[in-house]
Amino acid sequence: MNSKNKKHLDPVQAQARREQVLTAAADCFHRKGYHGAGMAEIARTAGMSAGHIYNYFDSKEAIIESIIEKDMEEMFSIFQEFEDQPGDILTVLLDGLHHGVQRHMDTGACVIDLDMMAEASRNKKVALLLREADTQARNRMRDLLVSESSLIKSHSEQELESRINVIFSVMAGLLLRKMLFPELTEETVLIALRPAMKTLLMPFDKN
Amino acid sequence: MNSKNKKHLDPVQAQARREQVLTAAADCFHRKGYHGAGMAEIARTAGMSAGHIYNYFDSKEAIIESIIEKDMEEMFSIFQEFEDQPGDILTVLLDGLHHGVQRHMDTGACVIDLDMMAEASRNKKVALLLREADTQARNRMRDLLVSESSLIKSHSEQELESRINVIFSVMAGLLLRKMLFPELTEETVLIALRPAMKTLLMPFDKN
Amino acid sequence: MNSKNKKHLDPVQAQARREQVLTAAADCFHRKGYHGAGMAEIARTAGMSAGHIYNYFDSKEAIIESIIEKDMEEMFSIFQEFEDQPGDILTVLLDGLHHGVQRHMDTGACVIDLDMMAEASRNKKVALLLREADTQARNRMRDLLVSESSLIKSHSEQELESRINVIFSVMAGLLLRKMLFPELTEETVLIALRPAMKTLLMPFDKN
Amino acid sequence: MNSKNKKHLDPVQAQARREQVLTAAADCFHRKGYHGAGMAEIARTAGMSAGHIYNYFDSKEAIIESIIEKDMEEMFSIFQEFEDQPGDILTVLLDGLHHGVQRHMDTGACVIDLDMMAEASRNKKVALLLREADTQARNRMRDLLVSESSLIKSHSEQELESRINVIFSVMAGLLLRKMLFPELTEETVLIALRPAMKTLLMPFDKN
DNA sequence: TATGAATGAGCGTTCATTCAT
DNA sequence: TATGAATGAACGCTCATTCAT
Repeated sequence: MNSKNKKHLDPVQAQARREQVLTAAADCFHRKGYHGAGMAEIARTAGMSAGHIYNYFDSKEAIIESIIEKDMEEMFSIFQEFEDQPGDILTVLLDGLHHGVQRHMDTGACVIDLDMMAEASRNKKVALLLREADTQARNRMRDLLVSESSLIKSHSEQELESRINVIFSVMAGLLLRKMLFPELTEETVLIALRPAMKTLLMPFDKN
Repeated sequence: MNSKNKKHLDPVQAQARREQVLTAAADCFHRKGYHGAGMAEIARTAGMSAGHIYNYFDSKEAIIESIIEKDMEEMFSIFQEFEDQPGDILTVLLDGLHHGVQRHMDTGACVIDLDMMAEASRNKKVALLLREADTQARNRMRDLLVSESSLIKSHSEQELESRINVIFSVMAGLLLRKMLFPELTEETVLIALRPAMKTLLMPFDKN
Repeated sequence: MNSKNKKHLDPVQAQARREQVLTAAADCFHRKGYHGAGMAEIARTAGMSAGHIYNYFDSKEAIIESIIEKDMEEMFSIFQEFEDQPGDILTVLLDGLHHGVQRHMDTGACVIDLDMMAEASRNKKVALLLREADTQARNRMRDLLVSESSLIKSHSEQELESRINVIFSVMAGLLLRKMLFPELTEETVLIALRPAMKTLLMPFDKN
Repeated sequence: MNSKNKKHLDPVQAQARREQVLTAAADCFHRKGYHGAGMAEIARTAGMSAGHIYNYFDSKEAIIESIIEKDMEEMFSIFQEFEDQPGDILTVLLDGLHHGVQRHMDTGACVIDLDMMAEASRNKKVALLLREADTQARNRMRDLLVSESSLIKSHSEQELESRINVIFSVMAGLLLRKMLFPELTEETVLIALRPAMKTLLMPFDKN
């Protein structure tokens, strides 16, 4: 039986405990990395015994999977916001750009970070989850880009794919830079990012 | 005493041994990642005993530090290429873009890969090395951008900083995407990357 | 304080609860062995919480001790059957042999199985219980062998002791063989066992 | 790679270490049972660190397998002795009976004991090994019983099978009795065992 | 009486590191 | 210089047992 579905007498408290663990784990993973953080430390951080964690998660792996899933949900809500905005996509996305930058440059909150990517290169399940999450995110983005109010909805599939990948690349890359240079500010980045993003959301020049 | 400075009877052979280890370790880290590769395997690959490695390196960590250090030295040659090209910088950089993309999307060749970045986020020495290398690379880039033949040489320092950071972000981000989606091709990426890069290398529109 | 003697408000219900646990535990031990069966599973089988079991038993070990204790009481009824039979002992025992074989080769029914014997070899209390039970069984057997209708009643104590031990050995040994070779049938065994048993119940030849 | 075949610089010393571990493990298993004995205790008993054991054995399971294999070899040599004896089988086996009894009643040496049988009921590999060992032993015994100098070589396969199983049962059963009653002596047992065994090695009476 | 949440010691195993030779 | 035998701390995980309610 999956621990996640294990019946607890008080589901509210159980959910709270789960969150405790996830928060603690995210914190530890961030500080020490997935391999560097031990269950003992996660337990200590979560304020419970190591053994008890296994009443809520089947394994350490299940914890990271949960973290990724949670992040996925969060990401969807961001796209939802974009979709709910009135006005043309270009404007909406450029206006919302600073949110995305904020998110990708908040090393604390963005837990699907380097370590998980690194883990993905070794752990098929984690890789699958990340790929799924990314694929869904790209689909959302594609929907936005081909929506009625988009300026580029008529272009080829391959070009669309390319735009999305480049957009995602630059955002993911920001995480790396922020990690290496914490002094880098959102404002600084936006100066050049906004024009570049505009280019990525508009028809390309012929020349 | 630091092993690196440990006195060896034959300094030439000692250096050769060190190289052996670094080459073997880089190979192993590539195939298995930093945590996945054991000292035993590195030793086997290097053709010496595990214990003997400790005559040349203080620890496994010292090895990865050395690898990164060595890699940094190589990196500058890339910018040299650009500098040697005739013509205006915009053209040169756009023409050379596919080389950069190639380099960042060749999972195999990019030794400073995920695991090392991840390691950097918690190893002071590695972080310092990467920051230094990155800073030097940014300086080279800055020199290119403000050179005689550049279209944007007259702009503000902060804007310049931003452009460079975004350029570096998107390139680094490509590595992450390629890792998660090996099926992503250089050609696909270039479709949107080229226009975006052009924007980043030209004066921005006023609006 | 010993849980067994712990005061319960309703001694009748307490006894019922104890039986519940013993039945459940015996079932679990059967299916999974002493080490293989966890308190959680026993509790689930008994229809109560794991913690509650400790209101009736001090430990898991105390449970197996109780099971064995209970089993011992049952065992005597077997010999009673023999004693109630008319006719000479040799005939009675040989006629009843297949019952004994059945019992020892029915892996399911024999609750005092391997795990418990194994447990006995390191648990003083269990060892004592098994020794007591075995001694009583041997005494019953001795009574049968020296009874009026026995053919060997006049022989030396040591010889009697030896006969009984060999008889008990072969019966116990059957359990081991059946465990390792479930395909072994009662009929096959009886072919050679009957003549051997006859020898053990009759005066020995001089040569 | 199987640890057993791992190359060690000094094979003599390596073999000695292996023996150390096997001896220590047999001792611990005997005192605490397979599950009760931890690697730490085995290591302490063997006079080496827990980790080092894994240079000689792949796992705890591999240790018990080795013990069983070693016991198998020992057993074969016993049969070999019987085969090498001149004279008719009945005499040889009866003369050698006390050796077998000794072996089965030496609780220390006979490590394929209760715990392994118990383990076999859960661990397929152990079960397979024990079954194999037993099958080979039975085949040896069968060869002896149908050999030229045997008194029963002409009897049916099923009867032969039965004889062997009963012989093996009584021997295995002795182990259980000795475990429960260490005061039981070989001499006492032999009084009744010898006639019974004689019966099992001769043609049965018609009645 | 009864629960199940919570504990913590212990499990088998790995591996960077040390050391006798 | 070079070996690989040996160490030991740490790992993820289990489970009998305790305890607040």
